Amino acid sequence: MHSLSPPQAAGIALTYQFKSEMKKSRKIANRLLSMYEILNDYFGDLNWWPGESPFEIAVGAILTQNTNWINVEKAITNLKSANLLSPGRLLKEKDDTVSRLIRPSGYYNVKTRRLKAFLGFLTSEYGGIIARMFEEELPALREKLLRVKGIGEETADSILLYGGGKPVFVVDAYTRRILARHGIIDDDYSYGEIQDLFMTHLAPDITLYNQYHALLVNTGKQFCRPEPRCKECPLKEI
DNA sequence: GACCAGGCACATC
DNA sequence: GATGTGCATGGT
Repeated sequence: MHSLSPPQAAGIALTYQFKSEMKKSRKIANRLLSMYEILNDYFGDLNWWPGESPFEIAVGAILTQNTNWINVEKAITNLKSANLLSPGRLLKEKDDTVSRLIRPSGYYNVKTRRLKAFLGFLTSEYGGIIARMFEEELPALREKLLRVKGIGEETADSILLYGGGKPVFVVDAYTRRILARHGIIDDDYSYGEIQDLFMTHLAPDITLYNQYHALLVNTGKQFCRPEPRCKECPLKEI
């Protein structure tokens, strides 16, 4: 048996490393898919986002920041009752009035500023017509949304996926917690790293992304709580 | 009454 | 660039 030259040895080492990476990647893909199947069987179709129009979804995405959805619904109902669920009218309304109406969703002063910032952007860039905003290509629009004060990654992605039907995976606190508890990610993974995990291992399918995020939120609410209820959780076996 | 909820920007080190 | 802090209501 003859010995290998250093380049040959390095080549073999790289091949092993590559194969090992591929194996790891397939394992993650399989885990993400089996999680999806289990949760999908358990919860069924969830038909997210609970909003009647792309504009209402965008407003909801801002109002739900760090806030229970029940409270957001109250705020949206108030805006509807005041006939303000329209970009033009909401932008023109006094801050005090908007704050009063969205009060149930918490952080109402901050969120009024954030809503107005988004509305200003929507108006100046797209004449206040949200359908026109969604005509933009995904990466460019995401960048623009992220430049609006008050719109971070999760809010931008929620607007893009649920409002615009764009293929982006939405990562939230529940996603992070569930994946961390199942050892799929470490605690220090960034938003982008977690999003990449889903987007490189799953097909870029809007329906899949929509349903998967909704499933994770439901799982988080019911089982993967700060005080976990693993015994009852459909994911307990994996 | 404490804890939690479908984040984000900003100050400080 | 990591870490801490303010923003606030309503449900459990």
